[in-house]
Amino acid sequence: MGRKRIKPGKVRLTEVAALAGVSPITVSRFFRNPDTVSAGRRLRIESAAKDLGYVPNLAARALASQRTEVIGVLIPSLTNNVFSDVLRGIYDAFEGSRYSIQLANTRYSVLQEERLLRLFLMQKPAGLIVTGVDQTAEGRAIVQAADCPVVQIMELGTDPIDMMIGFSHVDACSAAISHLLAQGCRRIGFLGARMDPRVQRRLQGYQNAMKEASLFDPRLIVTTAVPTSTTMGGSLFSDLLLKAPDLDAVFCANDDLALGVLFECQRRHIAVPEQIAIVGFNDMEFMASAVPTLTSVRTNRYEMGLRAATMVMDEIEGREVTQRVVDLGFEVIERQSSTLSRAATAGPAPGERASGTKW
Amino acid sequence: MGRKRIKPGKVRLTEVAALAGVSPITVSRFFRNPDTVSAGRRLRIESAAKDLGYVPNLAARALASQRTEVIGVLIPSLTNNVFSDVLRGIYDAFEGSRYSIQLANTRYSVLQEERLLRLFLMQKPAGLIVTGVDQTAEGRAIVQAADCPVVQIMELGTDPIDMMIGFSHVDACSAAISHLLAQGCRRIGFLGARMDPRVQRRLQGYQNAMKEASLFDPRLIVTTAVPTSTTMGGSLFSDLLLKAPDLDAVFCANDDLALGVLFECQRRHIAVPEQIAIVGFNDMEFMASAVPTLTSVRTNRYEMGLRAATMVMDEIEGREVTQRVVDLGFEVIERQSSTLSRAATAGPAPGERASGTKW
DNA sequence: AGCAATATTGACAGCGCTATCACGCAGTTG
DNA sequence: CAACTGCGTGATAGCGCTGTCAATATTGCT
Repeated sequence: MGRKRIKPGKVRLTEVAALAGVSPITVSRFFRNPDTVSAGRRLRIESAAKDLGYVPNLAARALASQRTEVIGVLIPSLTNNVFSDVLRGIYDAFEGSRYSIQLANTRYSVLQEERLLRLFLMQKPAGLIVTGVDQTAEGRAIVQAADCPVVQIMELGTDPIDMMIGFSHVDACSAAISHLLAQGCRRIGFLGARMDPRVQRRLQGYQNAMKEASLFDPRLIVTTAVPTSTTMGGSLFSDLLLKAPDLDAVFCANDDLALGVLFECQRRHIAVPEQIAIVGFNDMEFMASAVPTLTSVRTNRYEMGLRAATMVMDEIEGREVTQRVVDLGFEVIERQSSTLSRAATAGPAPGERASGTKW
Repeated sequence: MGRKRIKPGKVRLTEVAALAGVSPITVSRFFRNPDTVSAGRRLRIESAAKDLGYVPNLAARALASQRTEVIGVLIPSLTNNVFSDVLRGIYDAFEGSRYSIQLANTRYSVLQEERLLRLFLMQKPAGLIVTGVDQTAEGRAIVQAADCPVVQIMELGTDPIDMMIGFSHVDACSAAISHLLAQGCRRIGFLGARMDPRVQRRLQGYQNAMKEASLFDPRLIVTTAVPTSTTMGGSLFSDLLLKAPDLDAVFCANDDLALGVLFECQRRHIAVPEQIAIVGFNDMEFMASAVPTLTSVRTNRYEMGLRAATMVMDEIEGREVTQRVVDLGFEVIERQSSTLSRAATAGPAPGERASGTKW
């Protein structure tokens, strides 16, 4: 036979219904859609629920209704501040809504991502937000099987699973390099850490821009698979100086590296931007406050999270999402670290600043 | 009568059982405890499940078993890097375990915290990790009603709900001030932003230390309710200079502020540490890389998350947790920004450095 | 071989909630 | 006055899984 009897202290919908003198289904309706219950019963149910300290059982609700109000969110890293901004947007958007967020961390691994997607599936999520466009075929299949709205964030791509919001890392980086070229820089280094797909694309943008200007030189590129950090910025920069002593600018694939480069320049008494210009990526808050202030590429991370979440909600709730692929763009914020006053007057003069070692 | 018939494509335990030629309960066991099923059936079930693409239904499992494998985690902020380190520890600890994390953000509001705890209750979490010790009475009651292991993190207190892991913010700050006093600093400022309970306690530690040294002066304290940022560090420091022009050191309630102070000093050509010593709090990665390197109070945030998570798991799984209140301590990491060479030889000399405005 | 101890397996009855359909009752409508 | 509409309500039958306990197969031991 079955299991042991119901625990006496347990408060279920039924208990509330009994106390309020209505049927359980009415109480159920009250909790999901108070308007559909008449005012009199509404009050009785409300007070009964409060008296008994009733708490709805989400598992039972999910099982009976065959759906949940869980949004799965997959990001590659918790440490990377970039994602905390995106997350803040996501959490803000769902704030006060009935949805709750299930966050998981892929650690930049597509296999891990696959595993986590499989886990999400068991929850029958109402929506999914995933990072990037580089899911495995298997991963895409799993997402598709979830049969719910999906938004890919952080990047743009030609083949969205469902919806997509991001910007072009290639173009953003090219724009930063163009800015440096316009300032008269010629020996522009590239520093990258972690080298996840997005950083790879920034590197691609760098290469495109440098090749187009006929200034490409592989010795100008220093990268590492190690995660980014300020200290790493300093080390990579030191390596770069060894490989390319005639450097006149550094593009850093993110702002932590840029800060590390700035510190290393201070340490070596290299004048910024006079001897070396610095440009970062993401425009973290501290960039505007450094001495000199640091140029960076602003990316709309908070807005990305916010809008991704809104797109998911709209889709779930049947509101038509017309713009299913959103390019949020970027902006090169020019600050002291890359602004060479002479550039404004003389304009870029090829070779002008590439005059060998300057320290 | 009931509802419409079962959708044909749906794969349940029953379908897998039928294909494998065993009873549903055996399949259930296979998924939860493969060892309890004989090898032969194990293989048959495994291949049947794979063939059908079976995905367990967590809601049904939770309902039937009356428990979940969800750990609720409540933190005040996603933006504050301090918490991302803690979170990393938590996520790492649960990595590969059967538990999943439900993260929510209280935004430094105890009412919000209460609301979120109530939401967590509906999920019947297997464990709870909450930040700080300042829950409302109502909040504590809700947590208690959850009837699961609870760990309070980030702080220590005399009245733990269940388990607790953290360190004394009062002592940590006092230690930092003592260090500055030992360096001969006398006019030590305090900069704080956000002023959440933990920052308040650091302020308390500052006051204790300064009063004990008979050096307390309210003009040395500048705080704001606004969230912390590097830029804010610069502004607060500027305010402080106006109120106390004879300043010889600044303790910053966190490292972002300290970085802002450093930049502001560079901007004003104030020598660090000769004219003004700087000490931060948390020992973020960039502190060691700044020029000069910045002194800070190291707090073991990653370990805190890791161990909090481990404590919850141990408790859930019936392993006895003997140390239910863990003091993780702290360490003042002395770096260039607060190391006055003369202090080592001459020792602290009262009034020596408090010789009025120096810039 | 005989029997107890152990390892596997299965039948049954829910877990607490909601989808579905049915129904009563006011207010309309022709 | 019958037929119709629509709201508010309720009865019923599961949603897909697992706890419980009984039944059966296997093993070890005398």
